[in-house]
Amino acid sequence: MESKKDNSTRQNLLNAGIKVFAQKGYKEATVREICKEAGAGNINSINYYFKSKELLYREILELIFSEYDNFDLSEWGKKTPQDQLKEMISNFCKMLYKNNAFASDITAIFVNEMTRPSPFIEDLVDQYNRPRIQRHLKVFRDLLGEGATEDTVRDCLVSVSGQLLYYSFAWPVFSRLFPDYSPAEQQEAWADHVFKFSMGGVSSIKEHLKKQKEEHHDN
Amino acid sequence: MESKKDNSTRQNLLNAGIKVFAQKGYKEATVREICKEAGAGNINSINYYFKSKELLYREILELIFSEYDNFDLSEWGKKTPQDQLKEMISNFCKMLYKNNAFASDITAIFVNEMTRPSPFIEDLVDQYNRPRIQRHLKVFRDLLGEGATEDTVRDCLVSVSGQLLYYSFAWPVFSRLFPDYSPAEQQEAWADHVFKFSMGGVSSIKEHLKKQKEEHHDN
DNA sequence: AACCACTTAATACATTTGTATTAAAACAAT
DNA sequence: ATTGTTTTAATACAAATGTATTAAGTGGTT
Repeated sequence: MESKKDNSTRQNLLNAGIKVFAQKGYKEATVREICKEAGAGNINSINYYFKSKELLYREILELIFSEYDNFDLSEWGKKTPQDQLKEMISNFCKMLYKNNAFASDITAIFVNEMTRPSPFIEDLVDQYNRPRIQRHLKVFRDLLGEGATEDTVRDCLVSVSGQLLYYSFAWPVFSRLFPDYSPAEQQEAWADHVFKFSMGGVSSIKEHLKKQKEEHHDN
Repeated sequence: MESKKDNSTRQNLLNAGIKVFAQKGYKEATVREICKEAGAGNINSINYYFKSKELLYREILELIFSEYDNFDLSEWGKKTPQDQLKEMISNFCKMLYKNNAFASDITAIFVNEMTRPSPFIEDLVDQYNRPRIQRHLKVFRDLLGEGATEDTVRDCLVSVSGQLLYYSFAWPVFSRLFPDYSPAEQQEAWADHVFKFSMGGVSSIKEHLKKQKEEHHDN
């Protein structure tokens, strides 16, 4: 059946941990269930390989964060802000909706950490999210032009991020309200919609800024 | 100190439950902590007044859902779609950011139910969310005009809902990335931004629909 | 004052859960 | 084949938790 001595137990525990933590959350996921899911006969496997349940979870978090958005950014600087926005949205969708599911295990764990962060996440946010946010803010700064304050730049980023994240965390309820919606088929269409909608949104904000500036100029 | 015989213990337990369930989630919230928070000396109070921890939670859910969005809609039909959108956004903000906090206890419980719904929520969604969704869909149907498919209508609603919900569930991480952001002061500004952004977004989508239709007409 | 329903208090208990311990088994190296 | 190391298995155990039980207290009614 299964070839022994391939040191797969550890990997099985990681995979099982991702699955069970995603479904149940950290607290409700039990070591017994994870071990069973991993095919490990004894409940001590986690302590043997990871010292504790907590350290297993920590390792899973690091795994997820490090693999989450490793996209090729070598051409990033050569693109126009508009294309950067398009790619940002596209990558975000690919990232969040991996495995052709809006509510993949990895996304579920992410959402858990968003709403109720574990102590481990601070470093991970600093390491992974912060640089990405800076890169994304610059896109909107460029799109909006000179007149935009940092508050406006941030608001626009939030407007786009909110759209993209919606399905990730609202999926359990949304899917009940719209049972016919099939994420796998709609993924590119959704990215396309978000891009068009957001370009219009940014343009509108830009228009208001200009109008506001003119009024201010009239005084 | 506290006037006896005002039957406040039950109410205290409800309030304490909201607080602790919001902070810890259903599973991690313990009856002992809730009782302590409520000032009830004994840990049996919950079982005495609500039969079980689960039924206390159920009652809290019903309480929250029923009080959540009881806005005056008598003038709703007389408004233009644009004003309806503005009011929808405004109400949503008031609703989500009650108590001048993006992450109020009630919102936290909502987010919990969004991401990991309890068995109770199905009825509550049917009773409260579904009618509201229908009302909101109509706003975008009217804004987009004839050419829009139901998919497009739904996408636009999601685009707006996503923006509005963002802070509710991403707050723990967002606040670390933008520590200077103060929700209480920004609430109206944020609603204003979402309205402008969304009107631009809808216009953009409408434009694309028109262009698409013309191309199709040329064939 | 006496009775009664309602509330609060204190404790007990079965179950679950993470972890520790100890033994058995499998494997590698000499 | 023997020895030593790594892995798996099987229990043990203390802590936590929801609930049940039993007793004590409180307030109102007759």
